[in-house]
Amino acid sequence: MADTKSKLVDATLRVVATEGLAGASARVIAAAAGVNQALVFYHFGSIDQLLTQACRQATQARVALYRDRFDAASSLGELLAVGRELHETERAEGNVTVLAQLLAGAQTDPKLAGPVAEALGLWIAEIERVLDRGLADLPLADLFDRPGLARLVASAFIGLELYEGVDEAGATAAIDALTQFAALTQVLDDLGPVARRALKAKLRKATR
Amino acid sequence: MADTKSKLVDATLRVVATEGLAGASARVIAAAAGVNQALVFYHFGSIDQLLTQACRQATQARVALYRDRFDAASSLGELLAVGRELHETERAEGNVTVLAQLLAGAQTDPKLAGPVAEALGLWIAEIERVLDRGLADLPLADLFDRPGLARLVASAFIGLELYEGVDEAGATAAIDALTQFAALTQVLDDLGPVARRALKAKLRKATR
DNA sequence: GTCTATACATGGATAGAC
DNA sequence: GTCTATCCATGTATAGAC
Repeated sequence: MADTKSKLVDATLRVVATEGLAGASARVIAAAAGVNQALVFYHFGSIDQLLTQACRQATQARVALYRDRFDAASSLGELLAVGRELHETERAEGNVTVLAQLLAGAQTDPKLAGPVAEALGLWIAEIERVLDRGLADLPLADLFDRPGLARLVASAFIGLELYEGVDEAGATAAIDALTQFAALTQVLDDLGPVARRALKAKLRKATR
Repeated sequence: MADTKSKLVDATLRVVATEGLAGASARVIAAAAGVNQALVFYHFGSIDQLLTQACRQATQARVALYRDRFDAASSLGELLAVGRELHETERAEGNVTVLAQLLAGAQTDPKLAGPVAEALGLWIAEIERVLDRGLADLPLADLFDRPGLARLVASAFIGLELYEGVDEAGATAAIDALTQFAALTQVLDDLGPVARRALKAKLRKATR
């Protein structure tokens, strides 16, 4: 598995994470991989394709690595706990950083847009599964559109990752605030059946 | 006000919004401004300084433009409504897009990090003011750390803006889910004093 | 598959005439 | 303040030897 192609993919992830998309040139990546610059084009055709391939592979690997923990989470609170853990690991490993960089690049590069949306979709699918299990018996269940909420969580996650890059203390405060939502849903979950029904009725009324 | 410096600043915002940070070279910007390329360096010293200057100016202008509407909002629900409006306007005008691009670039460029954090801080300050007014009398008041929540909202906003660039339908669903939070806070706000006290006690218990 | 060498475009930045 | 001209680094990509 330490052949040239995978060396290039690994190097790409390292370079994008540390130097950003702007610093991810064929020469820099090849140097980081310890291989010849021309091999980028021989094996991948273009930088774009190397970037998207690396992004796809890395995301698949990370999602698979976290699948167990996602499966173990069965409430919004536990989902947020997994998110916190994922956030710290990814900060060190730098894989969500790669996704964020490519997402920014994809805004103006149609060649990146599709693959990046796909990679994001892998994360979103995991989040959606957790929400489907965890929210089903909450009074909020039919208030929230699960697909939308999953996309919101994923977007916020990316935004937080980027914000942390320019204000670490601020991002920590933001994540703490996010975690406080968990307490709220836990409380709503612990309501007795009467209070629960009353809240549910009020919610129904408020949303139309 | 249509002198060379402001022509360059305006062109910079246009170019970053449409071509991304990667496409924002001195030559491209100067061409968009209709001025000579060498004037970028004469007036601003470097591209970085032009970028940060343009970002600062644009953000100040946009925040000032929205100050009235932020002031009019006095609940999380109304804040979200302003956010929706801001989101649609900014998509067309492209000023939050500029902030997102620079934020991504700032991850690996220390020269951008400070100014971008500052610009984001302007938005965060506005959000914080709304939260201070709107959350004060909610049962959630002392559950949420306002500075943290403001930063969370700002980060999520940036993340959504980026996500919309690769999946417009998905982003719309995410924003709808976000708006549903407004209904929840409204309901909590409408609770009677008894239910309110009970919920508050439960929350207090759950967070320690 | 891998290397060297190279073509060719674009980038930041400066010198010096006007 | 503005222009032309230019230096030099870096970028993508390819041709052709090994």
